Amino acid sequence: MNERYDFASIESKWQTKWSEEKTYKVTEDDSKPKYYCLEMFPYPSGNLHMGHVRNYSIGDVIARYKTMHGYNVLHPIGWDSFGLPAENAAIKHNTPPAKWTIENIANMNRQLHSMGLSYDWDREVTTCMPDYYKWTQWLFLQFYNKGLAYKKGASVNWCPGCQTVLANEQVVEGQCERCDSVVEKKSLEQWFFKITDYADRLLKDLDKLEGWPNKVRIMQENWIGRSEGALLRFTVQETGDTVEVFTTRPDTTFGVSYMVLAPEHPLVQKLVAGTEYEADVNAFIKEVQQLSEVDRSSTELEKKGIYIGAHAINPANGEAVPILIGNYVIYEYGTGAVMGVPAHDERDFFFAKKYDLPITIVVQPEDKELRLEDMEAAYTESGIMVNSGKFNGRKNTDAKKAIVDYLAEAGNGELKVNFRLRDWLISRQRFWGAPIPIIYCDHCGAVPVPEDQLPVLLPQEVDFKPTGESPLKYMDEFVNTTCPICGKPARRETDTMDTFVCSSWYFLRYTDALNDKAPFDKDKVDHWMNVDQYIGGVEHAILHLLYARFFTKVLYDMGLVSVDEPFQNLLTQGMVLMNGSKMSKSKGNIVSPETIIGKFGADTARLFILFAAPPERDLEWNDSAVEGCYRFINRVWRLVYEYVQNTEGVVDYSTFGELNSKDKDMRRLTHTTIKRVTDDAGTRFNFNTAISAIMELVNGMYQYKELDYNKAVMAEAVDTLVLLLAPFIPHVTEEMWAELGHAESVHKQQWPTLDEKALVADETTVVVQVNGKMKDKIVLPMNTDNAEAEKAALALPKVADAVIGKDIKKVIVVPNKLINIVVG
RNA sequence: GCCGGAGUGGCGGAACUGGCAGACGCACAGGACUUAAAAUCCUGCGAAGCUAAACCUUCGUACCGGUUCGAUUCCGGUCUCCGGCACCA
Repeated sequence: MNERYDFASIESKWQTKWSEEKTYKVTEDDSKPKYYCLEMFPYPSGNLHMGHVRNYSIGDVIARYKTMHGYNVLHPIGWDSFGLPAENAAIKHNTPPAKWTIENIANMNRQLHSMGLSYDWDREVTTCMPDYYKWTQWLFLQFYNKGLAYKKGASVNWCPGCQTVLANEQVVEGQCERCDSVVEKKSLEQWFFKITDYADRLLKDLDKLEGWPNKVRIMQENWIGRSEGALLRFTVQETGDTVEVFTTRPDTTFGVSYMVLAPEHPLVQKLVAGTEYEADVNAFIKEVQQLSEVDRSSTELEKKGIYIGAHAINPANGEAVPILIGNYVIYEYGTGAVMGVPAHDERDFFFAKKYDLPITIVVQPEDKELRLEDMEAAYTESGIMVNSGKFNGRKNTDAKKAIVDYLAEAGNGELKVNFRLRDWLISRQRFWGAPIPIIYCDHCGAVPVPEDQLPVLLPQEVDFKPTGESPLKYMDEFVNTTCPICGKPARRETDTMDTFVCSSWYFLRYTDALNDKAPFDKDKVDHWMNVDQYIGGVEHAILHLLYARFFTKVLYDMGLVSVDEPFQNLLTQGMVLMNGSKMSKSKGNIVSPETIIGKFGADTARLFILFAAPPERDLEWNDSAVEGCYRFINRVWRLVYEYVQNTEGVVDYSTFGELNSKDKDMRRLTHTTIKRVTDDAGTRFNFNTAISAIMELVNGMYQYKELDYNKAVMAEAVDTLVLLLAPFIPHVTEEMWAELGHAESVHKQQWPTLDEKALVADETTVVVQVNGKMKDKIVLPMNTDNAEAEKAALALPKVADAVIGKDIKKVIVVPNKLINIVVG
């Protein structure tokens, strides 16, 4: 064994060996329980960053730990490789996106290998390759056949920076989540997935996800945004048209004193056309449309409205109320129309005051009486109904359903659950994505590409124009085709799919990555799913995790998979920070993983990133703490080196013979460490405390080796140390394990077994308190009875001093732990 | 506005079921080894007070209060920070 810890040669030696021998290849094996450990796959941007290092280090520890516990572990990796950066690079450097992407993958592949991760590389999945996107397109067709993929004209989010439409989920505070451009509204024909059909199940099944952070479940819950209420129908007095409104307060229907429509509401133009109001209304609409999305949806925006010259008849009491349009009513939410009940809604109250609209009280509090003339705000609490016809005198909360039933009799309303979730807009006007497999024929309309003609290949040779438009549109050889139905000339869809479509099923493909007959084999996918542990950044809490759940449910309904939730347990790792903010190029606070690995080795990098903070928390980069981890590995190396120098062959420690108290202490430390590391790393994922426990073991071993130590006890400690460290620092432990004389890889060993008997001590230190304040400690034999412990405690001089001249009221004894003497 | 989470030394963090607050590490200081440095090893390291020194005492987990023999931990309230949703009808 080399005296010096030469990480560079050790790491490259074992990486080569693991690759050549396919140490981490896995196949279905019914003799062992399966475990599917998955980290969110990377976008091949060019280089690994510290966030990747953290993500994959966490996953690798879990995978290796589970393997050592006898599980058959599926631990795959791949590339989320469609998307805009490749295209931007293509425009900037005039390189084909495929070339740029494949070079990046090659480089990052090398960087991942340099981390010593236990991936089964035979299952590598690359979403931009035809063998993958063929099946993405196939899945699109299944969605299409089920009516879950459809095209419609709609007002959509348009990012002028990326020159494409965006899904609702990709708009953050009115800006593009990618490039921060202010998102515009455009009316375009676009493809959608009908995720709203699954809104209820996506919400309800969050309850099943007990292994998810509560935070993520709540974020999804907020995003889906369920609200219970009623759909009510008002009739326009002047024309007889019906206007639907959604309300969560049907109990206040008798208090409606006006109605407000969104400016985009189709009825508006019909009602004002040719009237004296037309000009003013259109001027108002124009003013509203000039506002940006951000300003329009800001709570700061002054609420404005304008009367449009028509009235709506309240179905509850037959009263005609004025119809206005308002800048605060959103066409996309609910029905794009709201009923105004100023007495019982804050916003309506201020709006009514501003425009001098009537206010009717229909709910009276039980403890006081509301009077219109002294109301300064809406009354939104519960109470007794008044001015509400036959519902007078009832409690409003109880009458909600009754009043809807009453309106329903005349066909004027029904109970309704409304969701905030919108359908998922999946088409993108970009080149670098999976083409949507649809053909447009003048005779047959939109025709799906027959399955045997998949994949619809992306052209290789691309000429990017600086217009920002997808070059697909101008490639006649791509666009021009024949109709699969009638055989006449037809045109291909030139939009591609959102990359989130590709990443919504990759975890299923891993279970059968090389299948060229189907996206995956049913038996294989059923063998491995669910993902037992998923690990990734919290930034995917809504987008990716919601879409992947949606896909899984659709495929479950189609009978393609047998699980209806993909991810059993989720760990959301924190960010890697430098000087308090996320590492980023623009801030110039980047530490490159390659530099750190070059300087200290991958084992040090992994150890630091796992030791510095618990995984969910943000982690502050600290160069000297990295060196501290490097010193620790060296300290372990020297310990093992010295042991190997002084020991002949493999020492048997199946029996120990007579042990003195120092030997027993050493064994107790070895086994408490096994216990702590097993709990901390295995069940709580608190790798930081697991590592600190191992550090304590090393400190203890350094002391023990200076004594006249027992060879078997030391041998057990050394083996245990190397085994416990193996998931964290795989290269150096593999090297030391071999030097200790073991033939097989340390990563194929069983996790060390806890010897409960070794944990038992003869004596224990008991804390002695007086009135809850620690006064002294006393060493007592294990399981000393309470009376004797109490006697011994009172005999302590410090305790006697504190107690003297006072009444002992009672003594609390927690066996083997604590004695508290209560004095008055 | 609604909903979640967090606040502990100079720093990262620990204390898992209410029982020694500050494990482990970083930084810092002193010492040993060395011609010297690096590496390594040893010691100290929350604050204040007392002391020649040691001992010792008091305070201390954002703040105020409560429950308890005993509270970083449980309960009520306040403040600050972070995150999600939001003219959502």
